Amino acid sequence: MPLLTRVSYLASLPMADIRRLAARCKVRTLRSGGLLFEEGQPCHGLFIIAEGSVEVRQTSLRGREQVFHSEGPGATLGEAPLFDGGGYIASAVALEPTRALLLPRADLLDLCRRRPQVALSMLEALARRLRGFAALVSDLAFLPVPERLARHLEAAAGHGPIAPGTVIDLGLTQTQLAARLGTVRELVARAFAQLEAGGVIARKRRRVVICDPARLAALARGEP
Amino acid sequence: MPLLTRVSYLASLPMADIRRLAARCKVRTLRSGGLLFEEGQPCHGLFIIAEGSVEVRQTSLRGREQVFHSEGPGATLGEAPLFDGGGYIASAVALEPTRALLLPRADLLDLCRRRPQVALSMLEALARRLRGFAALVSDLAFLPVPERLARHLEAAAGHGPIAPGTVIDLGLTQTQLAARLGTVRELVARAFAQLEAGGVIARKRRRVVICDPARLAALARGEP
DNA sequence: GTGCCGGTGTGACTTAGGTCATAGACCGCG
DNA sequence: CGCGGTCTATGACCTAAGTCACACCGGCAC
Repeated sequence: MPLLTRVSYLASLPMADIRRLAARCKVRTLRSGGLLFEEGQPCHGLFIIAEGSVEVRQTSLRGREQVFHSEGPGATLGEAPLFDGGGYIASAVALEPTRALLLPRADLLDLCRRRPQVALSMLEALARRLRGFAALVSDLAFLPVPERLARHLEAAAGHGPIAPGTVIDLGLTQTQLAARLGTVRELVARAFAQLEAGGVIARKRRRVVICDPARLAALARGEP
Repeated sequence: MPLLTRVSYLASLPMADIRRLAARCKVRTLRSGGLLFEEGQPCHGLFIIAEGSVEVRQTSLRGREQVFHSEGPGATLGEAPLFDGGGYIASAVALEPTRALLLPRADLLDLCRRRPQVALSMLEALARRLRGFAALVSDLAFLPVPERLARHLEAAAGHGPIAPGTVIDLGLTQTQLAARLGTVRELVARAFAQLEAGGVIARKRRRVVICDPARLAALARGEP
């Protein structure tokens, strides 16, 4: 089962180890909208996404949702409770039909002890996750909604510089997008309309064309 | 130098190792307001606070500040860039005269390789940090300012249940508090006034008396 | 086709958040 | 004790964010 080699922390392991680990995994299959785990539940291992994609999010008492991050094949979920022993920080729901592996906690901790390189790779993964959260905090604290959308579009278009005319398909409804940006559907619709009116983008349904990458970048930085 | 034994990841090490590490540390001394490191700078090691306290924060282009966390003696700063090799996520400034040690990156990574227990403890520390960030995100996304203040007061009063009449001294100006709550000074003042008017707290300057812990807890949960 | 239904676009309105300005309280210091 | 600076309190105002209501546009099923 070569799926585990796609996981960044395990890539360095010899094949024999990978196979042994794979044999220890349990499989979970979810339909779209299914719950992989829920905020507060105890954590029994590391989830690894095999197919599909998953959104990690919290819901407020008032019913608003905030997405913390979302992950696709090869990515892992729920590392934090694995190491600090607490419950899950948020809930994970499938965005499409999804298959995930659960690598038991004891096996993973044991692996970290026996293979320091794995522990270091996990430290790197947690560090990146932390960066993601920090970026989310500063978006929420500093940027008005239209600029958050601009950042999201930039990120979705890939990292390097963006060619004018680049087309991106977010594959998300405006409601889902709103939960990522920390706002509500209507404001996303208005922010899109505003970007379009300014000639920064054009769009048809969920396909967005970047017309003016420079202005988009300026907005994403929070300038004018 | 027994300071290093106060650091949770190192507590498990034999004294000889601790001493060797201590010998490798550099010392930095800061006056109040001094800068320990700045967002984006490359990271050369792990900072350990010996005395004083430090606030880790970002500043927006519009000049607003958001505090990510703050740390006192025995705590460490800047773990993320240590492991993912990027620059610092935010800037760290001293809130009072502060002395910090810098344990060089190479020594720490080496230690993680040789002592898996250290790596696991660091994973735990990063996991906790992640929880802190997640809590900050949900505060910013879900709670109005007065409720964020209520949460902060609860946290400052310690974790267990709070006795009516408990006095807490935040030791922060309203401006500093505002930067933690992700808002501005005036709103903090108004939120205080509101809590006081509702009989939840009483106060005199920076000393706050919790009069009605139950209502405070309800507010902190975002209820009425 | 007809009719539903999830997703989208917009206008009108309310409210929380933020800005600006000003006055008063407190603190340390000469 | 009085003075200057920092911190706090509060009113008047402005703007972004959020709510509500409703119209419309595509797909898809029957």
